[in-house]
Formats: sequence, C-alpha cells, structure tokens
Amino acid sequence: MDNIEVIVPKSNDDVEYIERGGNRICIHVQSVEEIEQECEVEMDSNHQKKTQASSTDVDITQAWFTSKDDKESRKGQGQNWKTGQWTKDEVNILKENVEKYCEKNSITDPTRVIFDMQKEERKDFYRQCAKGLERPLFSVYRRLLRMYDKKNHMGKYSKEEVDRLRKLTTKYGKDWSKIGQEMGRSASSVKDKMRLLRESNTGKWMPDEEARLVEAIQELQGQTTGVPAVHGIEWAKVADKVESRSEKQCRTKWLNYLSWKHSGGKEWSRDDDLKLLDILQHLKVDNDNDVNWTAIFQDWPSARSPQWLRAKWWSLKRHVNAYSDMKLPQLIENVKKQLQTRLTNSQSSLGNRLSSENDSDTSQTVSILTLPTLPPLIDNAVLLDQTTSLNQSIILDQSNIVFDQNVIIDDDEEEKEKADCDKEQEKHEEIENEIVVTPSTVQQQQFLIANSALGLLTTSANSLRDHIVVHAVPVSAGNNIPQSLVFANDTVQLAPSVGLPDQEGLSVIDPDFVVGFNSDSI
DNA sequence: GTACTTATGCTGTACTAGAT
DNA sequence: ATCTAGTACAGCATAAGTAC
Repeated sequence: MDNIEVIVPKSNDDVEYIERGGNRICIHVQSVEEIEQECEVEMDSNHQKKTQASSTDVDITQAWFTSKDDKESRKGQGQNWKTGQWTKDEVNILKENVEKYCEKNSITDPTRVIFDMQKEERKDFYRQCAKGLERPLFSVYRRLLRMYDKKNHMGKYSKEEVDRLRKLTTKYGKDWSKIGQEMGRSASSVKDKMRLLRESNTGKWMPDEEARLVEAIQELQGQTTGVPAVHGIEWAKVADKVESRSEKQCRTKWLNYLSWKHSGGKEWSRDDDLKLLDILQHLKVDNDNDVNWTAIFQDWPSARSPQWLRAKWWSLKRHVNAYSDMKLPQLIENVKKQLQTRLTNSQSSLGNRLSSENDSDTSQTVSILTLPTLPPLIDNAVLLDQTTSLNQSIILDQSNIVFDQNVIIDDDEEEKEKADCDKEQEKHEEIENEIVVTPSTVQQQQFLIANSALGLLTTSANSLRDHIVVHAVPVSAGNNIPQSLVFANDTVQLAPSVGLPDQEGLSVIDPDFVVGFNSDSI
C-alpha cells in the first residue's frame, strides 16, 4: 500500500496532511459524515494517482488530460465528457464547489486560492471543484481562472485603451501577461483584443471584397463549385488573401451569406421557422447548447450555415419575454405562440378583423377573419390529441366568416376555457347578421386540417402549422354532410375518419371526398 | 528521465449588442 | 429583420515546472 489514511479527531477545525515514511497522514476533526465524505475524496484521489499509468480507467472528472491521443483513447474506451459552453447549472455547481472548499478551509476569498496560493497549499482544490461536473480537470481549471479573474469581464475597450494597447504591444510584443498587467485587464482579454485590431474595412462588403473572399475560400479548399465549406478553413490565411477584412469578418461573411449563396440556397420562409421549432421540439434536449446545429443544417437549402441557423433560433427566442429563465421545451412552446401571434397581428394589419386578443396559456383561440379560397387539396392534417376537447363556433356575416376555436389542453383548465368560450360567443352574438354554429359534440370526428398556404393561423399547441379546424366527416357519410359545416361556397376536402396516419402530416386524403360548403343552406 | 501538473499561446466558436 | 462587430470562452498543442 502506498498511502495510509489515519483520521485523528482533534479539538479544532484545522486540517493537516503529514508525510511520514512514505505514508500520508491526514489529521482533522469532522463529523462522521464529513469524515466519510473526505475518505471518499481521498480514495478517489489515490485511485486516480495509482491508475494514471493506465489513464483510460480514470474517472473523467478526476482526469487532467489535454492531448489529442489521450482524448482519442478515452473516447475509444467509451468515456464521454461535456464540451462546449458551460451551462448555468454547471457554473452553479462549480461555484458551490468553490464555496464548499473555501468554507471547509476557512478561506473568505476564492481568488486567494486560485491566484495567490502555492499548489501545495490548494491541494485537491481543482478535484473538489470538478465534483459533479462531467468535465476534465483541465477544463475546470481554465474555467475557474477566467471566472475568478477580476481583470476579466471589464466590458468594451475605450479608444484610449485601444491606443494604449497598441503602444504596449509595440513595447512588449506578445507578453500578454505584462501588457494585461499594465492595462488592468486579463492577459487573454488583451490578447483577444489585439487579434481583432488588425486594420480592415468595416460595414457593408463591396462586391470586389466578396469576390476575393470566395476566391480565397475556393483556393484554400481546393474547390470551385458545389458544397459550401464550413469547417476546416484557416481564416487567418483567408483574411490575408482578402486583404481588406479581418479573419473574423471573413468567417462571418462566408458562413452567414456567401457559402449559402454559392450553393444555390433558397430564401428562408415562415414555414422554415416552424420547421426549425418542430425539429428542436423533437430533439428532446434540455438545453439549446446541446443542439447539434451542423446536423440540423444538413440538406436544408434555406439554412445558410449551422451558425446562421443557430442565430435564427436566437432571433426567434428573443421575442419571448424572460426567455433566458425558461426550460427549452417551454421556451419552444412560447416561441411558437409568439410566431403565431405575430402572424395573426400581421393578418390583422392587412385589414382583417382581429376577433380575439386572448393569447394566454390556457385559452387558445383562432380567428379566421375572411374565408380564403381554399385550394382543391389540403395536404396536411393533424388529428387532435385524444385528450383534447374542442369547442368551436363559426360566425358568418355578409363579407366575413369568423371561425373560432378553443382548444382545451388540460382538464384543470376546462372551466376557464368554457368561460372563455362563452364569453367569445356572447361577444360574437352582439354582431349583427351573424350566424353562430355551436360546438360539435362528435369529438372523434374533429381534425385539424392544415395547409400553411391558406395563411390561416391558430395558437393551438397541437399543431405546428397554420391550420383550420373543421368537422371531419366519415367517407361513408357520402354527401350527408352535417348542415352545420356548410358555410361557404368554397370547396374543401376533408380527411377521412378512418385509416388515419398516426400523427401529423395526414396525407391520406380521399381524393373523391369533396364537400361543397354552401352558406345558403345554413 | 519520466510522469504528472501548471501555465501560455494560437485558433476557432458562442453569445449578444449595436448598426443598418 | 438582418448584418456586423465586440467580448468571452473553448479546443488544441505544447512549454515550463516539479516530484519521484
């Protein structure tokens, strides 16, 4: 045995480690629980030390590795760890770990441990901090340095600072520590800033600049047409060839516009917004940092790049109040509602009447203000969820048809929904020359018939698409259509009630089943 | 010398504010 | 709404320091 652990209770809270004849003796006083916890930590530490020769056995959170080979071999062993941006939860765990360590060691200022202590003094500090995080120690170490460096996060550089930075760089070269010290900023901050200070144009790109960029990319990628390059481009070299722009500018311009343009990309549409939300919803990830934008980007002609796609998501989610406080699934739902509300408002501004301002979580109301000319085929339909009940009213006057629905998602909300529905009906009954068709009682025969080409809209959580709610009629019903459905001179095709595909995208539509809506017969 | 720890430098990316 | 820019942060490689 290399090390022997001896736990000796003492009358104060001091913690001491003593080396005796190759044995390491830990002396401190703690509760039984704390002692057990400490032993566990030490055992982990010892285990780690013993097994470092065969590093692939080591727990990721206790391994300090940086080399490519080490990572590859660990991946080969099926070990996995988190990469990329740290989540809020991870940062919180890290902070808690630091606080715990400081508390245990009677330290008031964590920066003292990180920046002042000798490594013997802060023994096991990084290992303790890494607990509960699926990150290598190296990653934890770097994160802590940045997090607790008071000279970091100091905001925008003033013009004076930039001038001074330029002078100091001339004086000290790339000694960023020295420059940072004099500037009162962190070394990485001054280094990053200098990198972006290369002389370059700003603002809109000129056609000749764009041409040079395309040429540079094609030259460096060894390609002239086809698939846009996204990865593996050395932007510093590209910038050298473009001459008038920095590497960062080149990268952004290429990834967000030119690569898409040069591969025959299509314009982004509202359908693409909905498709994106649909995809995100089905990914079932808890955090948008975990979204693989590259995978989503594949084979999507309207998407300009993974980065651009991600930016698209950001522009959508920013429309939701307090978006940063929401869990992803909830946020996606809210983005959908926002989008649909924006569409409603947009329709309203075109001169149609907005019949309902109600956009709460519990009452989801649709108003189709003018009955559009329906296309001969409606190619998408969504069967309402079994638990969903639907009330609807159809309001007709001389020129407009207002088609309202209240979809009740949750039984608990039923009373409220009903009240909302009643209120809506009262409101509508005040309007002259309107005919109100009361809710259907045959719920199994209700479908959402969707086709975004209609330009229709609901805020229902049940469909990703613009949709109109109609009564579906069994094919067997033939022409015996309920009179309540006959409300216009348009022709619409309904989904059959039998042989339905299990979910959305109801493509099986009986081509012969066409219902003539005739307002005269109401 | 070797294995491990700590630190630095360069490149690329993420997030988001500001400009258009 | 979209484009551009500013800042922070991560990945990767490797140098320097240290204990054995």
